[in-house]
Amino acid sequence: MSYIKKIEEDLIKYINDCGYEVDSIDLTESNRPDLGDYQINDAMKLAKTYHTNPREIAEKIKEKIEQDSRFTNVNIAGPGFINITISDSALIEFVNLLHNSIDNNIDKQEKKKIILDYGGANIAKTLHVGHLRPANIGEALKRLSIHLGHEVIGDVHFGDIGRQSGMVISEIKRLHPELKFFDENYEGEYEPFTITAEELGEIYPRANLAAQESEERMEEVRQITAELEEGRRGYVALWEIIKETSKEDIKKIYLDLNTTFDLWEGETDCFPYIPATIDKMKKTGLLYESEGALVIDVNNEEDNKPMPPLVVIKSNGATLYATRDLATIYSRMERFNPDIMWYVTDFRQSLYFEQVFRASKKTHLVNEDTELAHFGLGTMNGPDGKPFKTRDGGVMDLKGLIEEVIKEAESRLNPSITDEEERKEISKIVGISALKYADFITYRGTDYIFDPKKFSDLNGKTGPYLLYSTIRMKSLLNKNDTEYKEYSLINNDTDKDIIKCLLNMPLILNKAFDIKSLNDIADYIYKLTSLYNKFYSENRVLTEENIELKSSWLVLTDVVKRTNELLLDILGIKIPEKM
RNA sequence: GCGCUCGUAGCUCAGCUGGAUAGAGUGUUUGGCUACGAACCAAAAGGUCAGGGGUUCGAAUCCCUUCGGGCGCACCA
Repeated sequence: MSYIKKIEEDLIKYINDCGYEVDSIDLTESNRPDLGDYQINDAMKLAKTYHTNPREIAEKIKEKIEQDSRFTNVNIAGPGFINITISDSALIEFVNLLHNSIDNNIDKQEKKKIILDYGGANIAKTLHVGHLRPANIGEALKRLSIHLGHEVIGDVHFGDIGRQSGMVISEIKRLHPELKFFDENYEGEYEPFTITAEELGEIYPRANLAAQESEERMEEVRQITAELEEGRRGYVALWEIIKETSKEDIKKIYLDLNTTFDLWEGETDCFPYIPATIDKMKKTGLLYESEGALVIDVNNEEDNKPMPPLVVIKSNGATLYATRDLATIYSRMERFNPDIMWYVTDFRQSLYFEQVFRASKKTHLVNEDTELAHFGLGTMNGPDGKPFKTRDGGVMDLKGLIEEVIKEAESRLNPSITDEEERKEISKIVGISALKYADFITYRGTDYIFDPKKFSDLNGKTGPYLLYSTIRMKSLLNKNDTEYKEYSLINNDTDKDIIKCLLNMPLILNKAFDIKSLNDIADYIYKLTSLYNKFYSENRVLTEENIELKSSWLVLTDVVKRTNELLLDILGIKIPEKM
């Protein structure tokens, strides 16, 4: 158990000892640092339930707390705020605990098996800047959950079927009408055909534009899409080639972003499970025909908003998005039997997911207690404040953005790094850190304006700032030749602020996990790092003559460094050796 | 029409399960390298928390309302 958690539990005990029933405590960092490190706000709340004077309650609690040597200067202010200060000896004990193991600052949770769906890439289209969020946030959520003790299976869940496929095939048919893939009567082997990712990137936008402008072309696309799904030989063969090319390209970008998946599956991988899924759903008797389609009602009595029925099978007998998501849920239960399934996608899909989740529960595709949840992401808006289109050609693709920020990072690299390969590798890590951190710093659900300049910024509250500072800590420790085993001396307020900041880490991690957003962690690591940088500019560690002080400073540096390494790892941000 | 969501410093955003004096970065102005790595540190200026009303010891936070953005509402994904 973390040090702060232990403090919380003991404080709850003290309050209970005073005769007030509480099972949690409202302990927060003080808004009035002049009065204490933390404030306890419960006296005012208890006053309401017990109809007593809050200051009287606070007084009783204060007497209890004062007897604990970890706290000093316990005082009551205003209507009944209890302010407490952590004693120096407690802070020293805490630092040594961390020096022993950083894991002492993480509260493990009861282990759950979680399937996390956070890819959303489509085979037919190149990744654009809108794909950054689900990749970054999903990956970090996975890492955070694992650190907190859970088992997580990440699934990219490619879009690899549907109208987009027809679009691409129709365009290739125009570019290379001579190919045998388009000859319905051809029965031989298909000649090898290759297409680059770059070419592929231009094909979809062009086809889409043409189909928007011409109904004739759109009809052709529908036709091709239908024939592809029915298994027309030439189309399937061509589509397989496109899929492989595109998949490899997408994998490479995800890898650059330090985003990895345990399952590299697509929508088509659930096809074998569709009949069984529909069968199971039908057995509940809840599916019925409406306007030719097979649908299910998902509204509840207590709903105050309209919840339209969910179409499970189209009126022409074909499958659609929902069919494939339901079958995927079914297959995941069959194959992995998870406790939880989480989806990280644009929040505009939240109504849809609610429908799918209810349908899954009602038809027993999942267990009664299986947790299904969708965590919506805010929309990425253009400079005009409106969501930018993903279907016209004008959206900045992700690869371009990554290249731009890497170039910027390269230009700032230490000139003493001369090896070309090394420079390339480092600037990639630094550039990506800027992109990822800029993405984390805003709350998950907030709509935000995408500004390439902000995402490639390298100064101030950015990824590179964190990397630079952490490398500087490492560098200091590497140059040191004094042994440091114990933290024993708090020099001044800056040292103390760092320790108090470290103390709060478990609360930050738990909150991030609860709300499924990384912005608190991103903010916290900046706060810790900038406190350390202040310390760094105020003191000269390596030339300090007081050995006790010097080794205490070294321990503190080491503990902050390891905390940064841990938190950056959770965020999926790599740290180079130098930059 | 029904439902959801947002409006906080010049800009981009935190803070929202009610807590004391609303924060950060950036931009602007200014100071700090013969230095453990200056992608750094320090300081100043910058606010009617969209407007109005209510709830209470206490409201940026909860409720109502007006104005202004954005999103969703069965065979797209």
